[in-house]
Amino acid sequence: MQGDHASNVYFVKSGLLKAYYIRADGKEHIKSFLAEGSIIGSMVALVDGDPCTFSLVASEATLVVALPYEVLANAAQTDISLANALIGFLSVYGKRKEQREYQLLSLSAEDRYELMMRDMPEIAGRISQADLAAYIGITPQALSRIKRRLSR
Amino acid sequence: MQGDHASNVYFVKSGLLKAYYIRADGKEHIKSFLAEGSIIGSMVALVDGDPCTFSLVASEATLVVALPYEVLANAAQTDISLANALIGFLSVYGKRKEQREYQLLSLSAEDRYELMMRDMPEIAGRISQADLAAYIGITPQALSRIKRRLSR
DNA sequence: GCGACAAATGAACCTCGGTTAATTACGGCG
DNA sequence: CGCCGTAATTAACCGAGGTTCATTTGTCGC
Repeated sequence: MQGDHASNVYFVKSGLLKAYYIRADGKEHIKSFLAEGSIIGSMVALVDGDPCTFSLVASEATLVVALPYEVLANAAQTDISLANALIGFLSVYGKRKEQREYQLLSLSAEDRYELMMRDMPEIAGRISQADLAAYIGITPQALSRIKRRLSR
Repeated sequence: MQGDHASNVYFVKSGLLKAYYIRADGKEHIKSFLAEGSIIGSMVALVDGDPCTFSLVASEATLVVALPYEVLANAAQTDISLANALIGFLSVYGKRKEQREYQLLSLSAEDRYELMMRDMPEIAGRISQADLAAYIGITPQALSRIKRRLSR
């Protein structure tokens, strides 16, 4: 949960997680969806021990493996291959966030919707319109409007 | 430059860089400002060898040290302390991007302006309104309106 | 002090997405 | 089959920010 001093890294074995923020006004925005094979942990919480800025919830029955980041980080101090695996993970994470920043800064909601349907149709099909909208950064109503605009 | 297969990491010794995208329609959006002590490199370009998605330009006379990422990555394969330094850098990078994602998803332009003036006033004072607006994700006119709104 | 150019502001109009509220599918389930 | 709760759609209105263009304010060189 948002606010926790959680410090675990989670490996998603099966199912689907969503990572989301709750804003002061109660609105929910979705950071990302984590399907089978994904790894998730809060950089903010892990790096500085700050309270985590987002929450995780399962959208489907989900099996995860939790590993304290501390264990990982400590082991990486002495194990070179683990350290490099961690570098690989962090690089991919950085790349994903870099792309998302680009999308949020430069694309309209409509563009982001089309991109989502193109790049991750499998996940798009597994979630509700409301979640899809919250991921794109708009309301379900606005998403419905966009779908109508595109269909004709 | 955007589109390059650049693969350097840059250390900013002095001055100020801006990292920005040029969109298809010619608009410019600013990813980040890099002041003294910053490190910058494109995750996308570094990880997969994809063309870089943004450009770098100096806003002030700037001195940088460029290091091919490949050299860094290769050295990290055998040098545990370097690997851990890299892990530290990537973690901080991920954390910054995580925060930016949050801001772009959850805050209004006005909120983002106030946050910028609070969190990085030093940089805000060194750049033009146009660049400040491009960083926040709005036009200079909209920024001017926001400033007026806030001043009364 | 003055001209020239860029930066910043301002005004008028438009569009997209938010807000509120009503309406229409779409399942389970008795 | 009909009932009920949830998800999705639609409509009407509003406001923030974009667009275009004009005006003002700085700033620099002379």
